[in-house]
Amino acid sequence: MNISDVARETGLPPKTIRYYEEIGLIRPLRDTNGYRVFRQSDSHKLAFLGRARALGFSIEDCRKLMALYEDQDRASSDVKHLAQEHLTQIEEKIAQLQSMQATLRHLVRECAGDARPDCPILRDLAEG
Amino acid sequence: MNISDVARETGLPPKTIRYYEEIGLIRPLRDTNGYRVFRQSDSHKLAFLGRARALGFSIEDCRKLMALYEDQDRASSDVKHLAQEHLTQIEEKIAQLQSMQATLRHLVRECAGDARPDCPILRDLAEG
DNA sequence: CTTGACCTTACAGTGACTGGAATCCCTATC
DNA sequence: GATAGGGATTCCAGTCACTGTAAGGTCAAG
Repeated sequence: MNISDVARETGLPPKTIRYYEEIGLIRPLRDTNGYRVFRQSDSHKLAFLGRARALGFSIEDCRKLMALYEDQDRASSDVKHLAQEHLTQIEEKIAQLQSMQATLRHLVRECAGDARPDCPILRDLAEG
Repeated sequence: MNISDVARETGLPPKTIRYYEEIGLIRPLRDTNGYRVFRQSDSHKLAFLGRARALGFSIEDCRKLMALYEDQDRASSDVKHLAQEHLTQIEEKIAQLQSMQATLRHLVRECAGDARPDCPILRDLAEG
């Protein structure tokens, strides 16, 4: 498979696939012309990475998850621990965004949004 | 005021304050020794920026908000429009994170988290 | 006169790509 | 055989909003 084939298969852009090779997440073979040659196992790994990224795992977490995936002797506790930590971070991020959302919603509701200069949003930013 | 004074006043790190000058958000004066000299108005602007950033506005949005703040003839509709767009983006981000959260919660709950290698988290990542 | 706290600039690094330029390869057609 | 196209390659720069570090200048106290 060439890069565009595996890009179609995995839904990842060719640029991203090249980047993943550059940082050592995958190691596709090379044809005599220098083209990357992707085995089914490479495509499989890329799909794995794509799903992990879609769940918000960092690249370094993805690297660890891949290593665990390939380690037949892993303990599921290691995987769970990683996922739990990530989940906690997501929940913190949600809480933070919800706090912004609440403030913004309130301010937007208060603002007349007409041609006059008076604005509670700017007042809030100016005075805290 | 020197940079550390205004840093204390605004809660922004000196590094960030220098950066904000570099990108033209503030224009403090300079003493003969080259030190930045912050007027009360600079400190006020920085506090404004800090609050806008805390609400998640991008630097470019902050620049626009500052310009609107300083424009006596602004229309509050312009401010409201900016805030509304930002709010929408925050809500999209929250929805995206909540979707990740739901999946991760489910997977974490399913995973035994013991010494055995069997793991629904990895299975999900591998098979989709 | 030295110490130590403060200030300055300039440059590199972060995360995870993304865009663009220059060049090479392969296949098909004229 | 020349050429046109679509795809592949590498390398470099840019994104966003800082943050870290190094090398040096300034100031007040002792």
